[in-house]
Amino acid sequence: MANIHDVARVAGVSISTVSYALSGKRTVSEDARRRIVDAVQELGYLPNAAGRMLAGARTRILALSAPLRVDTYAPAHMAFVLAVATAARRYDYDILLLTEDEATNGLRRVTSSRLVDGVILLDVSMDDERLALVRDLAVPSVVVGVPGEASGLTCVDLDFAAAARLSIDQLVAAGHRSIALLGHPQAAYERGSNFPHRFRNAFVEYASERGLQSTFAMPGSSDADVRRAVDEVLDPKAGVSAVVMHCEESIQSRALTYIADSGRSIPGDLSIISACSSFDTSSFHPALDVIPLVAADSCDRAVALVMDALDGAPEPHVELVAPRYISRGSIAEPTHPAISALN
Amino acid sequence: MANIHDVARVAGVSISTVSYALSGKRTVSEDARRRIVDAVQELGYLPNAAGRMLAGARTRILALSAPLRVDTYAPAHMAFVLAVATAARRYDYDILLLTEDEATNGLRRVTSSRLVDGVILLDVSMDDERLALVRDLAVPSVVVGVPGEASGLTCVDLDFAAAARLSIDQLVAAGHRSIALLGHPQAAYERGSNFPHRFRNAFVEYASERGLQSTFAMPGSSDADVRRAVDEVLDPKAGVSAVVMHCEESIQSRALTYIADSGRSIPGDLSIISACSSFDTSSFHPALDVIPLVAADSCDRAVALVMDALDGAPEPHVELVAPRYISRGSIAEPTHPAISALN
DNA sequence: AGAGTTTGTCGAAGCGTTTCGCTAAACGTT
DNA sequence: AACGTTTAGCGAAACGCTTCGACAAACTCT
Repeated sequence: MANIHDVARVAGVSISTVSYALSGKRTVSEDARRRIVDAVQELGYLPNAAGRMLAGARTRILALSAPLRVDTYAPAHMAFVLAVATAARRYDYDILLLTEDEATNGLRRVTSSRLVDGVILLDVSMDDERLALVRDLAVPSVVVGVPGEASGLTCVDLDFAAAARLSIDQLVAAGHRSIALLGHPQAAYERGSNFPHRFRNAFVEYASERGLQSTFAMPGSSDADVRRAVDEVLDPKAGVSAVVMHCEESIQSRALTYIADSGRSIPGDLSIISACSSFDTSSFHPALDVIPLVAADSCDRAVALVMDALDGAPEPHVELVAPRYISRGSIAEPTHPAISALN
Repeated sequence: MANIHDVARVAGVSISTVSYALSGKRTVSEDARRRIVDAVQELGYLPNAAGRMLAGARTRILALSAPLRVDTYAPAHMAFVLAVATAARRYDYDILLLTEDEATNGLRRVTSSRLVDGVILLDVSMDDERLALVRDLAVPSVVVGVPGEASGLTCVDLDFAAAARLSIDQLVAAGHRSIALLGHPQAAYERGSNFPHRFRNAFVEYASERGLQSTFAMPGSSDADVRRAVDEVLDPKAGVSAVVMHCEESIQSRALTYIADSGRSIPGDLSIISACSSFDTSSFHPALDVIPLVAADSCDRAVALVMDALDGAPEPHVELVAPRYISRGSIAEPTHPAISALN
């Protein structure tokens, strides 16, 4: 394997000139530069990673802490891992994947041994064991998601509260006065991440602020559970004319099937919005209006923030990504104005 | 951050003694060893990764090439990534995750720059662009899965053909004479990996070898498609009394629901085996007999083979993991001996 | 007691880069 | 012509570790 000395010899210059020619950190005559580039080409030279790490201060590697919990929803998780890797490559960075149960140890190891320049944390729960460590880590770190206590951390996430308000605004604009939220299973609210809370709380609050009737249900994940939750939410007495679904794909899919089976048409009889969904809602029948949860949005920012922190140390802060609304025709004016809406 | 010089100073020895004490490659007096260990503890010393890489020949990093295709089944994919990472950690190795579209470039980059000691390839298709590169790579590489042409490669995979035969043996032992295979969607056979072929071909061949009647269907993934395929396979004229399912979770789940809805009991009216499934079939209703596809089995071996190759260069070869059968009561004797079975 | 062996330790070279400081040549100014 | 300035290039140090060879000191033999 060719090294920088070989390149220097072939090009007839010193190794420092090679280094400067390749990094561009000092000017090199056009003539020398060409000979160096040719030599690199000819020898198939690629700088030795360890040498660079040791001499330069950078390793060009980012640690990605992505522990797998029992209740991890694989497709979404994978989308985020992929998005981080893709974003990192744009800065010529590679990703070291940490999945160990004891994520803390892995983080300590790779940061203390200076294997990585920075750290990105995925899938943080409300009180994550990794956070204490990350708060006083020597290297920059960014959390994708917002934990219960975010002080001293840099976090990036979709603005779930704004997404809740956006979904309500859309329904209000269409004339709905009584709406429902079909949320995650109860377990998701009790432990795990806090985005279910952020969405639900903003939903309930903003609905009342805008003078709407709102109901909320947490379905289990079995088919029967989902049906029960849909029935609960669509109880005729409440006169609900629109449902916002903030839950996993399988639940949304089951709910849609049940709603179709029970003879209600969308958006004729019922308007539906799929909120903060990381999966493709355009292949549902019918396709659903959606406020997408785009992994790349958060992950691009997270990687960018680590890069910023590598030169200059910005203050820890929370950065929320604005939600956007994609219309696919699953909401319409309510046809049967509900009784409650007349109050 | 403390380095080896600091440790040497605190312990009152030279840096080479520290190195030998920590690596154990030369004997060090018990007295010195204790002082060194204490110093390491006190300073929180962890060897600098770049220094080790440069001096030693090892980087202690493995590249994991896990490109995401459109049709990748996320849960299984994630299980394999996790299994490789976990296996690598047992050898004190970390995983560099390569997901780029052009996986070849990533592999070339990390191997030529000596960032990684070895490579593991996941999810190889029949004619994978990565294989050509991997065949003459400077570092050891192991493929999880078996591509169309495996010469010059080291591959590890579940023995799908043996799994097909094992499922047939189980059914024959229970008295079945006419069986069906519910396979993957047609697209999976036309492109992508070749394990669907290996399973199907062995199934058909071995069924005829044992004198059985066998049918085969490739359902689409929609609910209607699955029902159609189940109907096709359970056509009364064929008298099928047992079904082996070698397909994704969603298809198996849909098939089970449909079979239950159409009033057939398992295993009373129909015996079922779930073959080479990476998901949990014990939470199905009813729980299914399964020949599990255990990610850890293949990945442990794959990592072990890379480690072996790092000292001494073993011949490229294909290593198949023997399938095992887990009984959960979803097969029984056929109650209504089929007409075709009397032929 | 002297020769040979083992044990514990150390200094120094080397891994492949980056980067600092220096120099010499070429250039522009007065 | 004498002076600064820029440009292009080089040598050497530094990064933090591993490992080779050397060498005393402590043992083991006869």
